[in-house]
Amino acid sequence: MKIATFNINGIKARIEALPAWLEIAKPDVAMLQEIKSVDEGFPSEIFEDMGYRVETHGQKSFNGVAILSRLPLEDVTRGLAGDDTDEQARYIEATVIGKTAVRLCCLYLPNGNPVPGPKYDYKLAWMDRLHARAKELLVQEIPFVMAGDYNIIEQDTDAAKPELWREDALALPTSRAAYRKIAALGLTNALRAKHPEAGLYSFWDYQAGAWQKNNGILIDHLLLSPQAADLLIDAGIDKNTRAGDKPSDHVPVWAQLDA
DNA sequence: ATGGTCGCAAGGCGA
Repeated sequence: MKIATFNINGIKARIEALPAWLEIAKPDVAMLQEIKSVDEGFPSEIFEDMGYRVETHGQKSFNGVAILSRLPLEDVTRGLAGDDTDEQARYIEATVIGKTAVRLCCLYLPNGNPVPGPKYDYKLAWMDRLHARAKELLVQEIPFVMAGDYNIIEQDTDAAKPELWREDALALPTSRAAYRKIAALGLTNALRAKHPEAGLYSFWDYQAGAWQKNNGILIDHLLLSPQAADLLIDAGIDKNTRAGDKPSDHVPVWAQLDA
């Protein structure tokens, strides 16, 4: 089972590039972030015609997540528990039925800038809620994959120019500590497990020629429960999608599981 | 330090 995460930065703008990538990469599951669309506005038919089931959790203009799957999906839940007043569409879960059932958690973690301020407070509170959800799932001792745009530069080697991010919500020590608290529950980063080398990135800003200069950062991850990590076969980044026509500023990251 | 580029949606916010 090949599972990918991809921040597409707007489904309307990616109406050609997303199907093109699916045709080439052929993931069984694609967890999408920043669809920037309400559920009714998501062009599900395009993907259903390609053999994918489509589950969205959208909102107008901003945020929004979705799961595309060529395998059956069950028990879809929308939103991250822990704050009934949170109206931002950043989280969706579903169970994919392959050889083995795998719980999928698709997340778009808040950016958090500017710091300090309410947006940064929201980011840290959201991470506390994600930590609580990870703990709940770990108790179940099932294969699960928590994947998406974490908006965290975990370590300096995950940025081409770490000095530019020192005061940023993506790289502050408090941000990194909150991320590591989640990972330290016992989750395995699929890409790092298979590609420990530095200099792999998943995002290049549209501005200032970041792509041409390879001024990137690694912020998109698939974190695996112990039961999922036992099934890990391979992982990678589809870097070349950034060089295509009308690309997202993120590229897909994927993991192959024996599931 | 500033401005640089996109997406959504139709002006300004978010990244």
